[in-house]
Amino acid sequence: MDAGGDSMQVRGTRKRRKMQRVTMMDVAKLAQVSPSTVSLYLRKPGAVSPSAGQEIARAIGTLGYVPNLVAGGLAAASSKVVSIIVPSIRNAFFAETVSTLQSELAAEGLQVLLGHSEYGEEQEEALVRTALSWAPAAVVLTGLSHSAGTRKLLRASGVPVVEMWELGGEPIDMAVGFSHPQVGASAARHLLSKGRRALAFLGARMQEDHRAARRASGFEEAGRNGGAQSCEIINHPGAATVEAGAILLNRALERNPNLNGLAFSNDLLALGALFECQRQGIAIPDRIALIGFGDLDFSASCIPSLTTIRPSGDLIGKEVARLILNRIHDAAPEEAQRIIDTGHVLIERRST
Amino acid sequence: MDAGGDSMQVRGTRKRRKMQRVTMMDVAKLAQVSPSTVSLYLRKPGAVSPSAGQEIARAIGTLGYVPNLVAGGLAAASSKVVSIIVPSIRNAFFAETVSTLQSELAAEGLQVLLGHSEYGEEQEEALVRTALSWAPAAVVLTGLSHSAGTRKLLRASGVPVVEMWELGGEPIDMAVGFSHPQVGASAARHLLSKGRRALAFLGARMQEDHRAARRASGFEEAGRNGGAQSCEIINHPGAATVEAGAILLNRALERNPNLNGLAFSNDLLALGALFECQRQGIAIPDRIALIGFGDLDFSASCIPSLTTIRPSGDLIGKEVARLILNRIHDAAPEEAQRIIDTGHVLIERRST
DNA sequence: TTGTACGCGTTATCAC
DNA sequence: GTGATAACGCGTACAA
Repeated sequence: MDAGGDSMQVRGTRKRRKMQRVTMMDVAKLAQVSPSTVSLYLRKPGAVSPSAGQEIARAIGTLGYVPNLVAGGLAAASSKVVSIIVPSIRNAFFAETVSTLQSELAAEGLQVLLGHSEYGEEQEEALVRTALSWAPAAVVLTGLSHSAGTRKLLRASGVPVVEMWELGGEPIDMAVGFSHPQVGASAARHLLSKGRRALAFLGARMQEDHRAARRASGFEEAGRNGGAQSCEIINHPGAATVEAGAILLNRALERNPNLNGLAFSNDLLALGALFECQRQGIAIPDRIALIGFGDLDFSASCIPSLTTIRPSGDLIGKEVARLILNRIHDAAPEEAQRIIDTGHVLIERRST
Repeated sequence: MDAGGDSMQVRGTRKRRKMQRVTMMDVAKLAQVSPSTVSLYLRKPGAVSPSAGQEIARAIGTLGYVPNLVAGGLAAASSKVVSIIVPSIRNAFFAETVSTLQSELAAEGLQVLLGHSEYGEEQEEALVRTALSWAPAAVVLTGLSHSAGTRKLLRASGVPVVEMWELGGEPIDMAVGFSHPQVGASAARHLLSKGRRALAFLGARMQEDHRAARRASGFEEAGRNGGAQSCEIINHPGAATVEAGAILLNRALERNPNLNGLAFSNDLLALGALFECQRQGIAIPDRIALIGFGDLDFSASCIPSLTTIRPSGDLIGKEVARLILNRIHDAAPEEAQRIIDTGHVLIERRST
């Protein structure tokens, strides 16, 4: 027993050598069957005779056999990886989605290959290129804005593609998300319904974050159409942080001291504004009303609690997984559900 | 020529077929060289004649060739993936580390395979098992506590392993992180130095999060040794959220209304306590001093700003990447740097 | 139900 | 510097 226990003396071998030594062949030998039977058993345990199955299972156990997915992927021309590309995993939205997605996929034996585009289309294209070199079972992208090259690469590959976190355009293949202009409009209408007329949308990194920019547009349009006296958009070029929230608040009030209704592209910004108001003694919501986006962890607990819009990154992850799995087990042959709207929910709290 | 170009009529094929059609062979043909030369060029461009290199580069361009890493991994017996296993990507600490790590590795052509252990050792073992089936270039684990099976699997594989976010034990292979008991002790000493004597450590999920538990132990020991009148540990079994922070604060004050120095296992908890104090009119730091852990985004901006300890998830990511890359390019033959202490920094702010 | 034979696209070792 | 050639470990017709 315990074959393969190298006796610590053999340490000499210069090159690091992989000891993926136990192959399917070894299992087959020990179980007294052919490799293909083992392979079959691994993929469809039911399709093999119970007795053989027993033997194989035992052999796998005693040998500690771990299938080589690389070899499997090569032979099957499609590996058990799903490549997920998000702007940044530091962003709580995407962290949530990726987390859920990872769990759902892992349950089906799929691994997650992660990449960060940092909101850059060229970066994304490069990531897609290397992603495809893994012959992935699927590719998940964030948003609908991609370089022509990305789209072409993906289309040509024939790999299932899901674009998430945005709806409102023609997806490459499948899409799960919601309309950002509608989110912006919801925010505007809510502020208007509270009697606010001097509005502004404060966002971060909107020159790159197209989805935030679209929320801003939706906000502006709904604001103007809904009777707002003023309704401007202010962008902070840096990342969406609490600190940026304070900066944005000050900039906005400088430009228009009468502002009384503020929407933010992200709860972090709203929290920063909240703190800054507290610091300056600006009453919320009496003097100014705030509405965020994301329903992050702290939004329900801060003081005053933050009215916000929940996009449900969780649900998005679940639905993306569902689409992928459907496609893989090609349960849906030709025209399956390709676009899923996960909607958004406005959660009213004390800050408005 | 162009053998194998199915003429689009063949669409009937039921199974989704991968169109990874352009192979190295195609490139070789077009460039009038042998596949080996192409392979060589791809790996060491310098080792091939300039003229041939030109041709190959051109061919790759016109054909849009994308190397098949699966095949490469099989042939080389080691794929260009690094498997990273963290408790949860939702945790900002790990999100930061993974993000940095991803960037650093991507720059060297390494992909990141992500897994969540959810603080479970069996889960982790399962993840390690599948990770190994990819013949990864390296495996990155969180913490030093793993099942015996995990350790055995990893040791037997011969794959480089880095354990991160914790020091203070014998790593499987390499380790990058810091001592958690020391962090706890720093927090205790800081509170003591501010004249606080009735201390408590409030943590979440410490039955599973061993690192948090170790911070608690370090805190308790330093507290008692440093002359604290009382020094207890309170655990919230759920996740570390802002909401849990409020719950913990209340529970702590119930048990001992005289508490005047509180340390938290996570800034989110501290923020929750901050809000709860504000709600109840408890003065910070006059009545009670708070110190967190993590230096999260909001910690500098909240009111009062939060004294905290920064572990630098960023730096951890960078160092992990460095160790891995060193090992891969086996720049360091036998006894290289195996353990790196990234330390921790106490950042004093207004909450103490 | 089980086994045989071939191929997946690349790397690595040699000769040349 | 370059090019045959043999693995790499497994899927998958196809035959038995």
